[in-house]
Amino acid sequence: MHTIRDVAKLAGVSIGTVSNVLNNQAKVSKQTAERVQEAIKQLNYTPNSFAKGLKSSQSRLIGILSEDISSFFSGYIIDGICEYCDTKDYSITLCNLGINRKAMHGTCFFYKDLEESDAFKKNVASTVSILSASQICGLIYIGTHPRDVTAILPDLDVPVIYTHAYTHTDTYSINYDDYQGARLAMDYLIKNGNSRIALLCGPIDSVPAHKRLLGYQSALMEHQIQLYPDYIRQGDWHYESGYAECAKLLQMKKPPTAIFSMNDNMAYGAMNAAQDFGCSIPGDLSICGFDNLEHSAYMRPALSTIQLPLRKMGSLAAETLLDVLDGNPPQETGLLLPCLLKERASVANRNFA
Amino acid sequence: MHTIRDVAKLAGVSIGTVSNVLNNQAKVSKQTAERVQEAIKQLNYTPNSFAKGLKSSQSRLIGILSEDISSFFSGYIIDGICEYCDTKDYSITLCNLGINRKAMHGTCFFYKDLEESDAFKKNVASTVSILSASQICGLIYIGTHPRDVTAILPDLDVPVIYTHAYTHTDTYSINYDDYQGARLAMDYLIKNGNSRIALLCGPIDSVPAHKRLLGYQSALMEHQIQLYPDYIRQGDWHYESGYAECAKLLQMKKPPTAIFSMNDNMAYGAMNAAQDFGCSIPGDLSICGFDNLEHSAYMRPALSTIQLPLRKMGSLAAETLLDVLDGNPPQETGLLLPCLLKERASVANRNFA
DNA sequence: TTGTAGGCGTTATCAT
DNA sequence: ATGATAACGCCTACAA
Repeated sequence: MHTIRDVAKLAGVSIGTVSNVLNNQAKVSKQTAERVQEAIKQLNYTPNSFAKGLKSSQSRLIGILSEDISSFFSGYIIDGICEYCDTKDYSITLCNLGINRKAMHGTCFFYKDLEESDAFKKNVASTVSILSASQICGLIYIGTHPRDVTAILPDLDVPVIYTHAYTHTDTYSINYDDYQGARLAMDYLIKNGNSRIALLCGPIDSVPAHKRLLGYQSALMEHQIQLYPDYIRQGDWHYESGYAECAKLLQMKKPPTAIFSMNDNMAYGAMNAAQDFGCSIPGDLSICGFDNLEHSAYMRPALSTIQLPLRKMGSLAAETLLDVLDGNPPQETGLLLPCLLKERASVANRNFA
Repeated sequence: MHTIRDVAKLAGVSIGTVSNVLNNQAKVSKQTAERVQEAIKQLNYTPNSFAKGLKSSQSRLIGILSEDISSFFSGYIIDGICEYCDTKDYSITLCNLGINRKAMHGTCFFYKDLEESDAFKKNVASTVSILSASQICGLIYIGTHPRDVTAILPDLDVPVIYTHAYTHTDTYSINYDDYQGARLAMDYLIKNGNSRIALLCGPIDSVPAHKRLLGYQSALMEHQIQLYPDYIRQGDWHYESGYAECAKLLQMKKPPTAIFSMNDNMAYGAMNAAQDFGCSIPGDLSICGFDNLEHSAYMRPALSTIQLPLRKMGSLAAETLLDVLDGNPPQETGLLLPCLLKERASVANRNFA
């Protein structure tokens, strides 16, 4: 590896001059600059980022702490972060908590036990200390599933942006708008002539489930549709619960004509239950999901669902962080991005039936 | 941020002693060590990695260059890398080429056009220079899809390990064993009483498709089953081609009793085609896929398929890299990890039919 | 316009 | 066992 000194010697100038062409190219003559550039190229010289960072105490490095990088959501969010950081010449360092690997092999969306375990706390602490030892100038925390992660992180002396995760303190967080997404799904179902709409709910004590439930209720209310409590079925985000709850729904005296499932996994379960009960989709029953997993387009019928702005969440998290770093902290701390409706084939128009 | 000097002052010792406590704890008395530890804790001191790196010219930082972090495969591989690096106190810095984002929005598995474009080359070059400017001591390249990526990377002065990607030069690469995986699927299908086995093939000029085809052929040969060329259908890895080719298969005079699909996506297409043609799975037709995408367990019927050792590939890539760095380069350069058979419901036993 | 010197926080080599 | 000091490669004044 060559140093700035080697370049200076080869170009026949002093190191100060080399440094000047490298940075503020103003006060150096064109000819010397060219000679220096030539030498740089010849030696294939790249500045040593340690020395640079040590001197400037500016790393242009942002840390990502992902609860689980193998989750569907993380990849897109990180892609968005990278996309933005590329344009601003920042790099990324990644740490992965591997929650799903460590918790019950990915079968659990609730991490309370895990979070309270000593092993987990130690893991977070050591991960954070790795991150801060590498002189990151900011951190983006990516949750596996939007939930309250207040106090999961120790105090850091760099700004933190949460995405796909909430805190109840006054920190920056970027999420999609659960309420708006739920409204999108419900309005769509109602517009297509459904009034008996069941809800496949996530655990009611989870923040996103709660917000989506609000969307469900307000949509009904606004369209003056009565709410049947029995139509609200509580699942646990998993396929199996979607199957089981849909089965119960279909056996009711007055089964619903449509189901809004709070995630695609449960919607898959519901679709299979419908099939097993001889109920055709969307003829007898319309279903709308939430998440737009990759597979949803290939379901039979293709699943109408709500698409999440994951990549945008990532790039906005990065943008927010860099704005904070630049001393232009945005006003809004809890940003909610709109979801998109993906209309496919699992919802029929019953208006003329 | 505190420095080693602050700690020394607080503990009433010299910086050399603090450094000794931090590193080779041997030649320092227990009492002073304790005092120093105390001071470290009190100041919440963490060593500055720039200064450390500058001095030692050892970053303990490995770079990951992922072709597309939002792909299903990348997440698991990176998880594996992190898992191993955690145990060895190495950190990770991540760069993402975002191939799918930049290419045709994720709809294309063939990147030749993209790879040959100037924009892409510039992108790779700048990404690599970012990575090497951050003083990584090694690089792991993660492909989106196993293929030959020789010469995609410029010359680097650190070792590179390829995973989920091949080169035809003498570099380290970690992949799963396409041949063995295909044999696993075929032996399973044959063991269950099938002799008329069709193949949903990927593009024949792709390395994994070629190897899996070899597995198909050798399995037939070993069991003295005649190969019908018409049973070998070429798709393009996508759902739609699986659907189309399966439809053709079902319309043949002598349709197959089983299909081995070279990936799950095409298998999904085949399953839906079978359904549309009134052909029941696995009663009339058995299907075995390849990849074990998350959704495959939820298909109706649940798809039997080949599971990829992605996480293991990641951890082994990291292990290999660190071994090379430690001066213990493994003999084997092209490592192939075995796949696993996931037996589910899409394959029936026809032996007693 | 160009060169020189001091210091960023560590570690390692000497003395003590 | 502990302390002083000289690098590591770069940047930034300031001097020439």
